[in-house]
Amino acid sequence: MSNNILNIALDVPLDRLFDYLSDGFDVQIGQRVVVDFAGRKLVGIVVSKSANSEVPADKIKPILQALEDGTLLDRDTFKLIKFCTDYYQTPYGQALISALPARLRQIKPAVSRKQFAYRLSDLAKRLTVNDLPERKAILRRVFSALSENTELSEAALAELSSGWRKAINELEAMGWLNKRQILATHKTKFNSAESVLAPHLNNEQQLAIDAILENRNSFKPWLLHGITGSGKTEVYIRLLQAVLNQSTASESNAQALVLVPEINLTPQLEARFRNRLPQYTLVSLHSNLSESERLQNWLAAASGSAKIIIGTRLSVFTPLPNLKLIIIDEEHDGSYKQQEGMRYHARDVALVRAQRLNIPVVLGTATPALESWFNAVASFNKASKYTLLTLNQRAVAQSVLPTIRCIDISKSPTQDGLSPILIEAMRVRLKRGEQSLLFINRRGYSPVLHCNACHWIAPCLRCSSRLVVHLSQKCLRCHHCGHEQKISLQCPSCGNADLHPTGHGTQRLEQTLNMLFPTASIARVDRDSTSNKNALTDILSAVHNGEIDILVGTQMLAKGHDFPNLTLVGVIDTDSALFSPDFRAAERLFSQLMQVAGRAGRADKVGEVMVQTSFPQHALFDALRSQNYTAYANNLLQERAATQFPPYAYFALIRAEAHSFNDVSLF
DNA sequence: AGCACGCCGACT
DNA sequence: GTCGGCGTGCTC
Repeated sequence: MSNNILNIALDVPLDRLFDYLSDGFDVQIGQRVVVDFAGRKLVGIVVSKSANSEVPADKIKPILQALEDGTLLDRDTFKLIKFCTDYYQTPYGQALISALPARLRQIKPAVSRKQFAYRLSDLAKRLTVNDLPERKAILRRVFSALSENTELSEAALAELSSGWRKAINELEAMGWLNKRQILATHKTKFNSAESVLAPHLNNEQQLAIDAILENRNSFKPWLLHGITGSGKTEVYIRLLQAVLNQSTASESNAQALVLVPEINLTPQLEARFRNRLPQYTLVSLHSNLSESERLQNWLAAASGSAKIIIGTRLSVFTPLPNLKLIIIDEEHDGSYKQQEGMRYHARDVALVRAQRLNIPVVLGTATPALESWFNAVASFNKASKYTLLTLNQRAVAQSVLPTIRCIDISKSPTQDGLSPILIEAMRVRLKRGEQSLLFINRRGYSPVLHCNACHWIAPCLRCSSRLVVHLSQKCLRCHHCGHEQKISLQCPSCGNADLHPTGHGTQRLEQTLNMLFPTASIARVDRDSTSNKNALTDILSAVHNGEIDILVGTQMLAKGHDFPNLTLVGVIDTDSALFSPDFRAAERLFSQLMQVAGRAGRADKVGEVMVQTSFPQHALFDALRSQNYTAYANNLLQERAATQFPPYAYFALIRAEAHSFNDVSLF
């Protein structure tokens, strides 16, 4: 026995591996083990084996237990995480363990629930459904489904009837079934009326697909810039189809990873992919799954049996033995950034992963992150790293772009944040039986102190930022330099005593609306009202069924939901984002507004978008009115170049955390 | 991060 | 005499 030293990764904040003796256990690389670590039992991953150790022999303990027998993590995953821990400066063991589903971080064998797939036995193939008793409807339904398909999984059977198991037991008892154990996967519950028919592709879509598929066997990042409704998802579907359907035997097991933002539209995408690509096992990995669902889906992905993996940022680390394509939907979305622990950006990790595997990676969005735009547009970046593909035509019907206008709220007084023009527009929709959506910026909760009379905004006296109102502590604070002062009672510029923090919560707005439109049915969508698992889905289906007249909500509503009867979108408070200390706030606001604008009038009705602002002449709104991302992005990039902000410079945030302020200030 | 070890003050 | 406060240091 030469390699009986195991180099083990543990969930401790120490950036090194720990050596243990295999002690007679037949342990594989990538396997989970249990060890004694300074008096406590921990789960570890065997990263490598060696013949000897630098640690004195008397300090090396034997492992206590080896869990499972199959290899869990592969060398590619080790290397990817190693790269990330170096790049993002975080302990290796912690990063590796936190990439596992929670069930695998615990000291017990991962129980993968046994599931079977059934097919008719030769005996049963001689029978027809008419040989079964007429009264037993479920039995007959299950039987005919089995005879129409070569094999059905438990999940597929469950869709036929809730009494499927009784029927299966009955058929099995007759000796009419053969079964085979399969890896269980879990489906997200979502019913979609989506067609299974492939729509006709327009020229731009076809060009994009052809370009990517021509380079399907090499690392190439593609920036797929497509306006709302231009059919990006259809491009994804065709790419998945082509890549998963490799003709050569060695590649017939190809897998594809689809990254999605951390919002509740995963089910829609999942349903759409399932309808169009039913022949490929699909699993999703997101926070709404239970721990056991997450484990099953992760195992199906890691074993190679799942072909399409839809997941949020953490899933970029899922071991995928045959990965051939990565798609990142809504590439610009902020939720790809992990903000604690290892502070990775899933888009960037995906690019590294694709590069190492020499496979294509597609970044899809209507409003690229400025960094991505910079990387794709040669005029900014001579050696452009990404290839730009543009979809300018709307693939969905002959729908017209909504009209976008700004309402200058510095000229007309508002009623609890609502301008008379917007209120009147909502009244008109109510009369016509159409729906309205009021969109609130989440950041509206950190408002600035603003004078409606003269446009004065409380500035920071120490730096060039704006002060943020903290009503709870009755003070103004600068999030940029830390400066703090009392709330002024009078406008120092014009003497107006009517100063207001601009920014209105969803609840307050809902109350105001109830007062203005007592007969309308109003629904609120924010983190509070959707904390229940199915709350959002329930509200959205109520909107679809026309039970809701006015919908009030935050970001959550910006994406992916198409309401054909929705013809008015009102945006309440944008101005705090225009003067945010965060240099990316304007960019984020623009892409959010572009997205909400896409919610208005998708079907045969022309939509109207009204944006309330005190600064209608701001360049952002010019670009928004013409729905011209390119112009705005180029504009912003010039600004970033002039001020030497990213992507023209690198920023590092240094943060010191401690229990007492003294320790921090010593830094 | 945990957790043991260790060295001083207030209790049955 | 012991219980327990949390400062220091180590973990294969």
